[in-house]
Amino acid sequence: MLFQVNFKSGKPVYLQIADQIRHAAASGALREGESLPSIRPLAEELRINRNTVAKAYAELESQGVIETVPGKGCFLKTVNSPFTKPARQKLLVQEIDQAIVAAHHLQIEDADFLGLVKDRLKHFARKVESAEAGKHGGEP
Amino acid sequence: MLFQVNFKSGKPVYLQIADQIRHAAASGALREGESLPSIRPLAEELRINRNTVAKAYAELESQGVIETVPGKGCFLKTVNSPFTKPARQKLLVQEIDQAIVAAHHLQIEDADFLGLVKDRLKHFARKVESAEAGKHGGEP
Amino acid sequence: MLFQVNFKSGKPVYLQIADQIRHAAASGALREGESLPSIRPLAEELRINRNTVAKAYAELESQGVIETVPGKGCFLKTVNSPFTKPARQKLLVQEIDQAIVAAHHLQIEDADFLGLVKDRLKHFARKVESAEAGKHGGEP
Amino acid sequence: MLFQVNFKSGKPVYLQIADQIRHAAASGALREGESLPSIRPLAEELRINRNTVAKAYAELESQGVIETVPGKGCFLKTVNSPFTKPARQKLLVQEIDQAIVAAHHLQIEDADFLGLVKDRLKHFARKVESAEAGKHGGEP
DNA sequence: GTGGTCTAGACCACA
DNA sequence: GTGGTCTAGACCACG
Repeated sequence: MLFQVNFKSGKPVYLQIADQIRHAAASGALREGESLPSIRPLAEELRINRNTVAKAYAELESQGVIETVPGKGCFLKTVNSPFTKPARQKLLVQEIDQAIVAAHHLQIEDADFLGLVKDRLKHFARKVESAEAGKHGGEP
Repeated sequence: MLFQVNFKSGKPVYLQIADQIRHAAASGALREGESLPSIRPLAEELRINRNTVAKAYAELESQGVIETVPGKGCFLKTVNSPFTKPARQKLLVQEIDQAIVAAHHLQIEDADFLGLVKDRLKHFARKVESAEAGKHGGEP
Repeated sequence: MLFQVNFKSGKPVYLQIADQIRHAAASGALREGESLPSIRPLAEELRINRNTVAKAYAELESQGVIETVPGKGCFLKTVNSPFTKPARQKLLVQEIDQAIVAAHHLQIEDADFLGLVKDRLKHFARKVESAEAGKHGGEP
Repeated sequence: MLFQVNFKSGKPVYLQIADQIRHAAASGALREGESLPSIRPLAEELRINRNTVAKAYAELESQGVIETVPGKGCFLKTVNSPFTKPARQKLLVQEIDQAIVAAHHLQIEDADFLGLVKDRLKHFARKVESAEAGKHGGEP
């Protein structure tokens, strides 16, 4: 896992970390049941306070993404959203709208936008695939 | 101009607005000398406090992006360092990736995701269309 | 309202404040709907950080004792516990047990203990009564 | 000795235990030279970590209240500054008031409250009685 | 060693 | 002016 925080973005550091972990989970870089970096070492590596990392992990735990065991560590849970499908779609629409609005502001045509979306979906699919291959080939 | 704020992103609302205007200016969606939405209506549309919009405009004015003429409104001053097309795509890819990661954690398949994206594109196209109609027929 | 915190007691300061407010509400010193001291002035008076007072108030709000209105202030709610009677008795038993254990350790006989309890109940009843009298006599 | 810890009080558990032993020593419930409960059984009874009990004993030893004889156990060293009866009552009144305030917020009437107190006194009396019986008959 | 809590300072949103 | 959030340092409970 490689992490990177941007102090000038205005986005809270703890959310940047949480997003990167979500990203790693979605791209297969982090697999179900695998343990996350411990709070203290990660904080030192990123030159931030322990509590900031702890808050990122707390956020993820409250959302059911990870599980934390005091005295043991934090682990990626198997994804299993507690929401109904319509509720999940509604949440996703917010994210999609944000991207579409950005596209308008950046003067990118709908067709180009759709092309980019498809590109990125393929990009993620390839990453997950290669992570799976690494899993089967690397652990025995 | 289409605006959108996300209260859960952790990024201060006034910065979200300022960024959207900066992006629009740097990609040509807003032209030099063009007028920005007035503070009060924009605040009402976005359901936020007028002071927050005013703060976004103050931020942009202090950076020389816009000019405020008391009693007249706010106008785009200079189109500063327009983004190249690759630069704009890179910014957009960040937003798209965020939506894709969210889709993974919400357990929404790629096909469903693409369907939602197309739906929302149509939704916004209609919105822009009716705004244009209102502009030509109703406001002069 | 008079507040007092003890830094050497080992008990978190924010809990000391919350307890004192609960105490004031139970003894009639603070009446339903009445506003609590604002966070910042109270923090200055007690020479502690704003957040410590804010946490005490947050604790009370989460327990339904007070109501906080951003930008306006914090107000005492009408007591109306959300728990069932058996659940409330169970919670109270914990407090009672703590007092009884202390009595054992302090070598105070059961009879003396019961006498003290009755004394304190009367003491509170008198305080509530005089607060009520002040309410009817002092506001018109 | 009867022990009780309250995880929600905010007061560190090791201090709660140390205080209870100090109170018992200062009021005569524990006599000079008498042995304290062993660390491991006490930790099991209270469902806490052995280190936490050890820390309470270490605190008391550093203050000269008890003496630890490795392999033998812990013993009360000196009865330090015994409390007068009024002082003991004052300490107890704090605990009783806390229970009364809780009763108010839990909307439990004075009569019900007194009933609960009598119930709990009987409960503890039975507990102490059976402990005494066990001591004489089962432990030597 | 692990994660969790309490106190604090600085900044944000809002009336 | 009001309350709320993010980051941080020090201490606690536990394996």
